[in-house]
Amino acid sequence: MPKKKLPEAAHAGSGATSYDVAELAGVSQSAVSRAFRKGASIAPKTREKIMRAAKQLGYQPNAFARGLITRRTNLVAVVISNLTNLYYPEVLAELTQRLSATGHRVLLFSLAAESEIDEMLGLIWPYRVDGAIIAARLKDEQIRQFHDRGIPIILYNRVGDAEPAASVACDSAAGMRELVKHLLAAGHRRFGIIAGPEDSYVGEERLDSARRHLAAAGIEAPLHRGRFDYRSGEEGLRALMEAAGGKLDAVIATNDAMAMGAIDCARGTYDLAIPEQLSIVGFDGVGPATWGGYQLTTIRQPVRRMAQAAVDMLIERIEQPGMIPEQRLFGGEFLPGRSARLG
Amino acid sequence: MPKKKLPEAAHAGSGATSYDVAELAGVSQSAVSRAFRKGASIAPKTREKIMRAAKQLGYQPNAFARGLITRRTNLVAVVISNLTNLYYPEVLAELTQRLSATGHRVLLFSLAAESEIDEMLGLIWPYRVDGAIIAARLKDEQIRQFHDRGIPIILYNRVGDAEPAASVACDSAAGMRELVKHLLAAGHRRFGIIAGPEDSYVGEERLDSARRHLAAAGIEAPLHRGRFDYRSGEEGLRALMEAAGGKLDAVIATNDAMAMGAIDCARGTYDLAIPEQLSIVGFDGVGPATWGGYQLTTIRQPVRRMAQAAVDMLIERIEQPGMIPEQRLFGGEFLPGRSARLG
DNA sequence: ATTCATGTTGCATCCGAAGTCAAGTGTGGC
DNA sequence: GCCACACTTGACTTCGGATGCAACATGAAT
Repeated sequence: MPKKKLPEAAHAGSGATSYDVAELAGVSQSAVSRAFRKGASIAPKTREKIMRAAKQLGYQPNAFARGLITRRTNLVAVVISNLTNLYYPEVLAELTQRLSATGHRVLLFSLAAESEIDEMLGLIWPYRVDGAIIAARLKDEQIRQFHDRGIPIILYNRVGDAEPAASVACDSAAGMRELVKHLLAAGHRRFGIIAGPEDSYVGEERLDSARRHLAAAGIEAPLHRGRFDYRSGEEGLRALMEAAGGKLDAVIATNDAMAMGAIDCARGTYDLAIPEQLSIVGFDGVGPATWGGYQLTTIRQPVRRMAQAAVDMLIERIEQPGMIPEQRLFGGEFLPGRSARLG
Repeated sequence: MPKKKLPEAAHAGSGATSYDVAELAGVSQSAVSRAFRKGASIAPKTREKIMRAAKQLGYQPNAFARGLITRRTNLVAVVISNLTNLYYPEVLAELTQRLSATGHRVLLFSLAAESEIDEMLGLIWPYRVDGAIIAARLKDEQIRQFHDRGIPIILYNRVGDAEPAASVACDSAAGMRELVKHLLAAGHRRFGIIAGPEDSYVGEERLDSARRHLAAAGIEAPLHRGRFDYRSGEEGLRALMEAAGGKLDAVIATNDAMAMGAIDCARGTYDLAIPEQLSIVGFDGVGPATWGGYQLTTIRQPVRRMAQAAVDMLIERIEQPGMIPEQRLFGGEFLPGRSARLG
């Protein structure tokens, strides 16, 4: 029984331990521990007495001591590659809400560059997280590391290449097909595409789908590579206009931020009326997409449902290890908006 | 020496402990511990041998065991009230970058409502965070709780009422004075104000400053209370237009999101040319504020410098407890933009 | 060769809560 | 009044790494 420091009774605060509470309540440390574990064998009266003492001392069980022995930390690592992107804050907000509601804490990691992932994993391991939700590109080798350590993960809008991993994603191909279908039906023929960097999984899926469905109609579209941000949308539109000699019917951007950049550039630099003279579509359905100035024609990802699913799947796998990796694909919602002339 | 399970050598992964590494390297557990503590008394050759064994087993020191004994968790709680706000993701991104760079992990808490703070504090205490950065409104009582537990905190764009607390903030009053000064100098006389909820500290500072400087010019402006989001900016403009019978020269919104909503509403609903027929200013300097469609006249908060300062101050206080609370005030940068007619 | 300082190493202990187990309490049935 | 049984309780050990301390090694100084 360590008791070097006087109890300094009633001084709520700093370092109250279960021993301090036990002493004040006149019980053993074990009793205090049991009082805080729901369903433990303890008399209601004793628990009450202990809780009173605990409140008086401002005692809260030390999660580190608890985690050490129970091997459950209640920590979930959330890895997000690019927080300044408009899309991820919405995801993060949902995830933290859902995780908090189920008694988990969020250990947040964000990356300045995808190459930092290995470093970052080294920062995760010591904390023995119960699980991880990852919205960044993981190599098979990295997925395997989680697997070897017995840490369940959910990939968010990503999938494992060869290594199987549970994932939640929005059906990019289907969404893009829908967009292209509408654009073709409305008579657009001269297309331009603004895509993201090649290392983005969903980005390439959207791009592939767009090209495939355009090709099916005998159309080939010039491509500009951007960075998924607003500025590269502006640059993209400029590049496409030059490449096409100004003869464009529609521009497909593989996310909303670039679409919005393209819209502003089309209006500001080329004085084009959107959608009368040029249709522009995006993908994601972020908040600003519905703003009056844009009213983007886009596919809205069901972020809430996706986040909910990610959390549910993760918790299942934490409670019951060894579940088979499962890919859950969500359909996006077509938002007609007003940035594209529709059939 | 616990050794129930065979070393299962070379199987990198799950539960390697310092004892496993010690055995493989042929040294004591203490040696392993020392190998991982920089500056510890250990021979370079021994360390190298240990590191090789550690790598082979995929060993990483258990942060929970370490935190238990050292009383340093390397965790920093970051509390953000409203993640879907455009401003906070930028702050969060900066904070996580800076904190990671200094060897700290971010334990993220976000609130759906300010009233949840008490609950949330109960979730923080068990993790014995080394410090906290808080962008939410704390009551004096809550600040005192951190203080009692010896956890340094930095308030971000907030200040303690009576209880002193270290803080980092952007000078709202000065920024707003600048905006009003420019608007007055350009001849605007009929003003409207769109403010946030009354429970926002910086919001009220901006509002007070605006009113005070307008009053000094003999001007009183109608007020609409919004929620700091885009939609309430639209609502605000509509309300002000009705209240003023359409006779407005300038609208001051106390943040950018509302200003952008107001701009789109002015253009879309009232067909007004911005800034020729109506000037609209915001506050914050978020990313979208500089987008072509808005080019907001606003005050840009030096987010990077503020985040850097918050992290620096926090770490100082972690390393050296008992420092005097210090308020650091940053000046914003006036962005002329094109949403206001300037003198 | 002896002494001493400096540098390394292992042993034992500690951090704080949780769980095992055996002892203790109380109740009801007989 | 005695016994069986369910319920409570406390002593002790455990989780995994850090650290004070004493033991030991090495080389330099004498």
